[in-house]
Amino acid sequence: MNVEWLEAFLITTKAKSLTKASEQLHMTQPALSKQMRKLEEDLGATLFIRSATGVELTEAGKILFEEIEPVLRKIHSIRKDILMTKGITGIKIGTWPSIAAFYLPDRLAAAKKSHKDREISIKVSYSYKEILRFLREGIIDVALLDDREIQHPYWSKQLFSEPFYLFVHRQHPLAKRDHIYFNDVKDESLVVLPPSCDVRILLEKAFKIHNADLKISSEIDFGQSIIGFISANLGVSILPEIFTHHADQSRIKALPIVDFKMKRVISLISRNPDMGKLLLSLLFSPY
Amino acid sequence: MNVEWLEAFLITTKAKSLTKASEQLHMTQPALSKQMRKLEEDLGATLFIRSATGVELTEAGKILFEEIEPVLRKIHSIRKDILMTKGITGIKIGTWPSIAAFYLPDRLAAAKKSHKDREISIKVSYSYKEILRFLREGIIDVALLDDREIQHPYWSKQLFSEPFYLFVHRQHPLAKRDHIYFNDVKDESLVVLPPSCDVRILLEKAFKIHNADLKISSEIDFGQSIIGFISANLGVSILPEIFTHHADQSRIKALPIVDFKMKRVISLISRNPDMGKLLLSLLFSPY
DNA sequence: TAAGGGTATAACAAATGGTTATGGGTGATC
DNA sequence: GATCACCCATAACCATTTGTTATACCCTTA
Repeated sequence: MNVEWLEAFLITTKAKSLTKASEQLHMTQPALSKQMRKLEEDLGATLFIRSATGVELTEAGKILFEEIEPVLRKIHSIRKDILMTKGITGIKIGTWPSIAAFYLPDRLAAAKKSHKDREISIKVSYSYKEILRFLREGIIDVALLDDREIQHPYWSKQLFSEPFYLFVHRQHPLAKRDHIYFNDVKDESLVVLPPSCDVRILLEKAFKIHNADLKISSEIDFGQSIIGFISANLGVSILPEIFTHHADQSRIKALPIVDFKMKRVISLISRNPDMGKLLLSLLFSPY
Repeated sequence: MNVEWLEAFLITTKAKSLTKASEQLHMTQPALSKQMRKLEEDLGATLFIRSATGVELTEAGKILFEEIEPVLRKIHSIRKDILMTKGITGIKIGTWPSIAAFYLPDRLAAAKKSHKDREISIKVSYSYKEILRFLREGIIDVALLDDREIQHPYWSKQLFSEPFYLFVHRQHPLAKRDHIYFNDVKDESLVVLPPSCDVRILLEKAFKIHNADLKISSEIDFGQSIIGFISANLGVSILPEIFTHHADQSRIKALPIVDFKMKRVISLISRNPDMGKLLLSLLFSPY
């Protein structure tokens, strides 16, 4: 029996769907389907009732669901304790501004509670290349970025992926809608981040895929300011989901673009695999 | 991370040796070596200090050793609870006399404590073929025997393997030794079990491998009587280890035959895999 | 110095775990 | 009531993993 199967089982049960769970787990639906069959085979019992609308638990599945979470939690804490013996301290993280400003602080706050001792510092840069150089030169120990298109020799693990939204002021005509299609925005002029920025690069790639031209109304240095720009009704923008959590809901609306398949993927990249695993444990584990 | 790796880690730690543990686990030493490396890689820490005399735990290994057993116990109990939902009752076991007399009673007693409800009955026969026929015809649900040389379509899992010993009366000349070699006994006349019996068959095979002739002094129907025979100083015999636990230590001595490689292997064979797994859980699990 | 017990490594076969492509239900929508 | 969107299963395929046997090398001991 594989511990990953059990983790996947928990996710699947909560999502009530193999397809949705497989996205959360960064794998395809058939792969997850196979894993759950393996788990059922291993336990000698059917865990899910599968239907065209999703999956629900059998009696056996309910037993597993109720009992397994503390087990996984315990395994996780053992993992952490073992990594702690390595005496790793003073981890230096390099990442993009949006991650540093919107994502890391909460994680750090949660981890600090249990591990005051271990100081973590953050170095911020817009550009891939610079962050990777920092990593290579030992200025940082780990990087958080989208490394799908980058060749590198380091240990790496996907953390999450986020869809893009159209950010508009509440008074903008599109703000009445609750979702939009790419056609609704492809001819709008957008406020964008600098050319070296990951979000900008992904946006340009997405427009190319959709055979559209990215029209730029203004270019702004940092994510936080772009939000200020939109909330002053000076333009609209397409940004990753994380920006929604830090935008003023009363003035800004974020609209899902249903047929916009491009996602931003954030991975943890570490020169030293042990340090990567420790950080994963301390900051990014769901347990 | 694989749950089997963790179980193997426990066994290895207790055995202080990959080689010895690999025997207990019914696998080869390189296979176990690989598993332990995988576990170390997964955890990001070295667990064992390997030397020419065996293995011992590192600090990280000690943490794992101290913490993991209850986790495995819990997983095991969940497994059992899940199998119990299938409402399997009245399991009928078929096996050889020695297993039925010396091995099963203890196991059943231990299991009965927690599971009074589930009655288990036992059918005994000397011969493979008859036991397999019982299985085929549904007279029994599971069989306990050595199925290494048998082709069958059923679910099967090795339970244990036992070496053979020379059983002699305390007054026998060899009783002064604490171990012997095959050469010391190959010309002795032995008391043996009937020709259809598994122990007899293995014994004949072993003598053939060692290029010796099996000389028979008498043939006796059942294991328990053979022990009585020896304790009356009426002969010597070669029998599997389990007979030592039920022989009168003050009158009988069991001598390891160091260069006698033949072993008796007992597997659990079940028509219905779920029932096999349940029985494994209830009766034969180390947890 | 040779033997015996211990682990590691190489080479290979079988099983596993992932991918894409595709098919068949089911429920919502026009 | 046809069609679309969504969900799960399966097939075919490839890469990785996990087992096997054979062998090497190290250390302890006789």
